[in-house]
Amino acid sequence: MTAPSAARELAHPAREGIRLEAVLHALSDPLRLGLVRDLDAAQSELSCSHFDLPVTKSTTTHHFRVLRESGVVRQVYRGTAKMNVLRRDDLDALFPGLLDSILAAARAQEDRRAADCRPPRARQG
Amino acid sequence: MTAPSAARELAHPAREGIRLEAVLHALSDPLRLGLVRDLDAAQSELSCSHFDLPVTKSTTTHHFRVLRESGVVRQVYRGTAKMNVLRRDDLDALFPGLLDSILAAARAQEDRRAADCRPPRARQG
DNA sequence: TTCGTAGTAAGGCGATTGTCAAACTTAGAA
DNA sequence: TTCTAAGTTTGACAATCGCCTTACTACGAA
Repeated sequence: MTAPSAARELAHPAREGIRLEAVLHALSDPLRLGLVRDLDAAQSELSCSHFDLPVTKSTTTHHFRVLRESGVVRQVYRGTAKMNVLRRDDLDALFPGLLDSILAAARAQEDRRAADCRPPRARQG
Repeated sequence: MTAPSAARELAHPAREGIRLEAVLHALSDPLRLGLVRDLDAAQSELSCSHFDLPVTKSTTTHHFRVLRESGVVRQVYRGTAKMNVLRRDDLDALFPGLLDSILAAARAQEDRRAADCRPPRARQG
């Protein structure tokens, strides 16, 4: 007899409440940066359980909360799942180009890492 | 009788050793982000003592070391002073557009903050 | 109603962070 | 040589972080 799903609202900062320092801090953790990369690539909302992370469920909850409270993602409950989307519109409005250049930087770094571990004959295959 | 100033070399990561996560972490501190903004605006090297910071000398040393060890600034001794420059070339080569978009974001945030505290009649002056 | 899956909350643990005070070093000026 | 300004080092402190375990809640399916 509770209001339908009103009990499971999640607190998000308003667009104007999003702080650059908090965003940079949220993205400075490798695991969280990976989540954001995946969310960006997916172009759709993903549940927390979609990700196969090397940490426990409660640590996963912690990381998603950091992303939500810093304004990087928006989270909503959908049945028993909690769905996550990048707050691209808000971030682009506040900090034009920031998210894209960070994601591009992450890709560039990943590409260099892959190139360094290139197998001996890879160049000629 | 030591080699002239060889004793005061500072360790810096090579360009390839600069990690995105470390850069984002370094810039996620408001005081350090401010230092980087000033260094960018100055377009020249600045000594540590040039900055008027609300912390002690040893805390200042700490913050500049974080910036140096993450690859954001390059530091050299010049007499008794320690000069700082942004490693713009290295950062731009590794992460094109990243530094500029972070600096632009910092400026945008600052501008909004200033606009929010705008005095009553400012619009019409 | 019972059960399983998704996620939360509380608490603890070791490492890191931002800060300081105090004592020290280094280089240039008097 | 002495003094001073700039920066370092050490050690401390409280706060935060990333992580875990254990116990819990919320929802949907059987």
